[in-house]
Amino acid sequence: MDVVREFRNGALRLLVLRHATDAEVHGALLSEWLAARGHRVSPGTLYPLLHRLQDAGLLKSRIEVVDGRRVRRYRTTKRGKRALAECRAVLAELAADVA
Amino acid sequence: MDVVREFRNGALRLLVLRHATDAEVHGALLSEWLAARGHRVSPGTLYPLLHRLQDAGLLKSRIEVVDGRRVRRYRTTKRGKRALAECRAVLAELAADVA
DNA sequence: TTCGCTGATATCGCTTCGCGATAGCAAGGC
DNA sequence: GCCTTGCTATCGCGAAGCGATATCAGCGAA
Repeated sequence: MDVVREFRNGALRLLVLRHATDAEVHGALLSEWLAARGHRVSPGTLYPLLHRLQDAGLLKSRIEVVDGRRVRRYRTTKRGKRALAECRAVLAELAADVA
Repeated sequence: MDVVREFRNGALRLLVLRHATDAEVHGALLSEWLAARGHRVSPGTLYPLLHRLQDAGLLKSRIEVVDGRRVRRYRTTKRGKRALAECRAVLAELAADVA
């Protein structure tokens, strides 16, 4: 029961959607980006999350070949942006409530 | 995969710790308080959560009798307050990152 | 006093999620 | 061919979510 970790985990969805709105991200870079913000996340958490977000229609992806290596690039969909907006609202309320 | 719900869920811990810092809360009232803030949570989620938070030493509880009914009142421990402070810091970073 | 009623708490059962470890996979260098 | 390297995917087990259901203690009414 690591409360901070679990809170971070919920926030992960938000950060992924946020980041994939501006750029076409791929898993490994995303992992570094998150780690730089203090969110260390294992591949066993990140990839299933990406798949679930895609299944839910919040992300879309395509395979791209970069330097011969195949990477799966994700981008936030319109639906994903709506979810993000909703999360931002919840975040604002939350900040007010725990202040 | 309801992203908003899952984000709320992580936030739940924070709100519980926050609320139990100011007052000695009990499950049912807490449930109403959360619902009023848009966090509808079933007893099957809330009670196990309270137990886990107590097991982790973030909450302490005692049975009290009110109008003949026994209620379990929770209060945030010192350790719980530290966890809360840490979560607040994460929350602030998060707000900055998704802005 | 026995029978529900009510509000509070607890638990069950199934599903989903987290996540470390491990495997797969394609291109380049040897 | 066969390592190595860098991404991506999966496995397996433990933990958590949560609707439904059970338990529990006083209360009032018949």
